[in-house]
Amino acid sequence: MKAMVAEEEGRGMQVARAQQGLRELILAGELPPGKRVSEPAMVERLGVSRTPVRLALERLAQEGLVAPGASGGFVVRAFTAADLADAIEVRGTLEGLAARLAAERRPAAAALGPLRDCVAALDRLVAQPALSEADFDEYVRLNAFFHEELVRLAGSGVVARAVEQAAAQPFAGPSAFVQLHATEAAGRDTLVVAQEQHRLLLEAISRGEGARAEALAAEHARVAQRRLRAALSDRDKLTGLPGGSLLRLAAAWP
Amino acid sequence: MKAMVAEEEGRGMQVARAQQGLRELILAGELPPGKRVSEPAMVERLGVSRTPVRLALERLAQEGLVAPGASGGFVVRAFTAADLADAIEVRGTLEGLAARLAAERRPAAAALGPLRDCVAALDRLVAQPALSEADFDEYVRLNAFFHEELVRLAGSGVVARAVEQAAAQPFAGPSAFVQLHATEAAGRDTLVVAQEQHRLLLEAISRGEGARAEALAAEHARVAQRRLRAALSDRDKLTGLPGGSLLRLAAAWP
DNA sequence: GAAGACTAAGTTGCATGCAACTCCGGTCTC
DNA sequence: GAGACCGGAGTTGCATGCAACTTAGTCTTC
Repeated sequence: MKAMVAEEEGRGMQVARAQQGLRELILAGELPPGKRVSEPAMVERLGVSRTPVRLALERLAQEGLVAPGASGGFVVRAFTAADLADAIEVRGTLEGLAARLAAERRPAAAALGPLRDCVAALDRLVAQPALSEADFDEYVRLNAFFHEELVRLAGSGVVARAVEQAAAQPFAGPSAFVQLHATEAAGRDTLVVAQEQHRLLLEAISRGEGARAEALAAEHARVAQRRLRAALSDRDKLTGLPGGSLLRLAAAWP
Repeated sequence: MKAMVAEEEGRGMQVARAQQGLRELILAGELPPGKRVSEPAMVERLGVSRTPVRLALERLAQEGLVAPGASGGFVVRAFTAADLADAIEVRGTLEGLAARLAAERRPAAAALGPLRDCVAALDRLVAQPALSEADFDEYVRLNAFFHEELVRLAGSGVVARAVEQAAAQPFAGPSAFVQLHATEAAGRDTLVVAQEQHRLLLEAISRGEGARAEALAAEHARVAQRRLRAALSDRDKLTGLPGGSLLRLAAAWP
């Protein structure tokens, strides 16, 4: 056994460390969009050798944060407002498929237990007259669980993978931009609306109403679209956000 | 040891060669499902070193042909009938989204030119009373172009990427299993039905009928579902097909 | 005869060496 | 003064070395 260094050793540990480190560097804006990601520089910054760095870049390319450069290597990607909207729409469409499949499989009442509990917890959370920042964090956690459970109920590994990949796109996740509204009064109302959709979605699935579940899930993702538009209209808030510097709202690629 | 083959040299050439070679080996059934893909063995078979082999495996994992093994490395994946059906459904759903977006953008008549030409060519092809095997190949080509053009008309790189990934899943492409029916009398009828959907899809898009286009595209993919079911009921034909040995129709993962 | 442990070969993940290529700066020419 | 050419530093893509780990096989022991 290795010495009891605080670092967990494992199989793909170096790659995972490189991937996480690169993600943080990119989202923190230290690597500006359009810039080539120099592998030697990352070796020095991340403390791993070039092989894991390269593998991590390959995976981040699939994730959408970087793209293969014209003459080798990888460059940090920039995102337009349309890119974000489309990515959310893709996720909503696939979650709609998952919701429909879940409904059509007519899950037993017991199988819906976790989802019911999650919705109940969200109900209690949202019912509060005012929400603290910690409440928003808890909402993000429960919301993520709701979406995971929804996909799980579809009972398809293939669909799960597709939804996962769609939700892994930058800013396309189910809880993107939620935090931005934590300080606004309208923030709670957004959550109330989303939670109503959670409830209806659970109802539709439990009743086997596939088309309704599909439409609800797609519409539910459009709440994220609204959050996105709200966020884009307030550039000051974006700049402080992780990954805010990746947004190219007006111009094309520099 | 440089091979003195007069191959085209390029940037990611070794990786591409490894990826293509591995794909062929797997689809030919030389690497049975569940078996670990030994990197040294592939080095010897493909004539490239371990680095490109590993990268190719990583990409094939994203493509779905292999999956990371429990204790390192990659294993050849097996596919159940449900996997194939779900993958086709995912593609159909995303093509539905693309069709809706294409319709909602109300493309100018000129922008629809390539799609119109493609549909016209398909019309002429399918109108023949009997189709040769070459005709089926031509159908596959034109059909692929139709689907590419459909996605292009959506005008979204994000959606295009999503559809591309869905269609890259094994057996989930728009022309999967078409060849199987080339020798059957019912083969032509399947094409007639699909071609009718192509025509209606073009009509819906040109009229800006988004919901109709979406439903048509999703239903269109279900023709592939029917082809899949027909193919599964005739195991003799499957065994000769590329990748036929990857199908695990009854049992779970061995 | 069967089960378990030990050994040895093979494999993976990571690090590094190396040649070709790219890009940037300087210099030369017109 | 502007543009084209050239040189070098830096980078990428590929190959290979190395240690830890897995696994298969064999031998021992009960």
